[in-house]
Amino acid sequence: MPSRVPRKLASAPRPVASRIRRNRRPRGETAASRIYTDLRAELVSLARRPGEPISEAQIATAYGVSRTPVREAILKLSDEGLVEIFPQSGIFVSRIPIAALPETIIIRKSLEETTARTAAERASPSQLLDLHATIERQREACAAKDREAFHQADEMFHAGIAEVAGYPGIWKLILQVKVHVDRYRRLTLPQIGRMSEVIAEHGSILAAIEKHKPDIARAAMASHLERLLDNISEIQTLNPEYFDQPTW
Amino acid sequence: MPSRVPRKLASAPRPVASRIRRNRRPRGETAASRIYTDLRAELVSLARRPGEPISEAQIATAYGVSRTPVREAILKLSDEGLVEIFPQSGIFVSRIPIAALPETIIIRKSLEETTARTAAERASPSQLLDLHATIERQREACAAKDREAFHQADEMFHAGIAEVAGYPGIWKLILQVKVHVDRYRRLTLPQIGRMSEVIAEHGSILAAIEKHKPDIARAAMASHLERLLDNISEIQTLNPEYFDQPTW
DNA sequence: TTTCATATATTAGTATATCAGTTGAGGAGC
DNA sequence: GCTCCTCAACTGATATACTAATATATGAAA
Repeated sequence: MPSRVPRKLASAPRPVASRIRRNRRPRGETAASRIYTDLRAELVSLARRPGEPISEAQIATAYGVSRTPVREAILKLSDEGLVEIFPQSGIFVSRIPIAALPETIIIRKSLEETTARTAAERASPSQLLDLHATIERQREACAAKDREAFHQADEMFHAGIAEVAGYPGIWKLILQVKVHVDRYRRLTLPQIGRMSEVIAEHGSILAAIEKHKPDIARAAMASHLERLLDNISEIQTLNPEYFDQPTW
Repeated sequence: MPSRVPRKLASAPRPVASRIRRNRRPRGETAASRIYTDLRAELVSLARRPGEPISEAQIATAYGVSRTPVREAILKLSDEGLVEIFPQSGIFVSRIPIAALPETIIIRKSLEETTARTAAERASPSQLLDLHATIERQREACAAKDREAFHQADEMFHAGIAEVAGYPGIWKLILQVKVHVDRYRRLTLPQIGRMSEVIAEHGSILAAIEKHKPDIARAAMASHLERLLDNISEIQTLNPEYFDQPTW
């Protein structure tokens, strides 16, 4: 009983050096984290559609767990804006906030202008080869008309540039920010024709990085991402129930 | 009993139009949100010091609630990186990750270069007056040597520029990203001398915005925020237990 | 005194229970 | 048919209880 007080007093006023860097492991694979990962994938892939209700109890029984870890997962998804919680009413897959999409694309553009510019300053030959390989993989996916592989290679290219720049955290941030845009783009069946354009634009970016021309790389990345903005607001009445439209 | 099935089947395959925009209110002031807000303030203000343990049970009794809402708040803080959870061991105020600070400053710089540039394109006379007022408030705080008011006005200036640019979401994102830098800066007692420099730099930014010179505004903002980078890594051995240092 | 083993207390994660607010189907009245 | 009302069922938020894992205190052995 009295052991509690000394423990707290010993560490509260000033963490002792011995407390630094214990070999504690951060929380590993919990039921909550597993459910979170699964649910997030279902939401981003639109397997669960915008506006659709989500039942905590149903998921809990499906996973054979209680509602507690399910709730933890859903609360996290709520913070990300992927679901909306209405007290005593229900949890619903959030509709895509089209009005907010342009700003998130601009955020991404701002951040990737920086990674492209810095990558052009720092890229090593081996890193350049990796980026070339990624583009090549994208070409193959385009030839095979494999949308999924194309998209994966696309992400890898952008992540790779951030890596080369030495800013992997920037890519992680982008992943968080662009989630609604990803949902939107999955709705508008990506046109095959755009694929070769994307590859060409990636090629321009990489060429500038290879020549260590930061400003050109930045500009190439900027115009590449500006294409995203153009594609927004084309399909409006297509699936109106999926979008969070202003009250017209 | 049979009412459950029809309700689910009716909405699951396709959200019906009638379900759009009910007058449901999002979750309001819950016990969890109150505790989250309080705890976050304590963490950012360093009232709870890096490395210090946090007891769920203790907070629960302090607020007169159960562990559940406390846990919800702490999980959210864990996602933000303000606390670290070690299973079956304890929850601890996260140490300041100095190695990650430069990248977060660069993120902020990238984003605010955009807000400054766009603000210079769009600023209306009334908005310009607001920004001038904010700088004036900062001058008064400087004269009064009121650090807290100075810092508040500083935040308001940057938030105002994002607002003028039409990108309030960018400022919200910056608020999330810069939290560890804020903790760091609170540790290094902000030098009074720097205040007048900050005011001068803000003046340069605003002047460029006023003249609708996007590139100059962007550059002024960039150099303003680059000063943040200089101030890092000065105090290392000052309070080593507060920092998450590489294992030297 | 130091080292090692044991015991006890505390913890995060999860399970279960309770409560109050909301919804929507169905019925009464028109 | 239409409107309003009632009420049962479901929900999110919270409370309480349990479990396995970890750390610290204790004490024995060196």
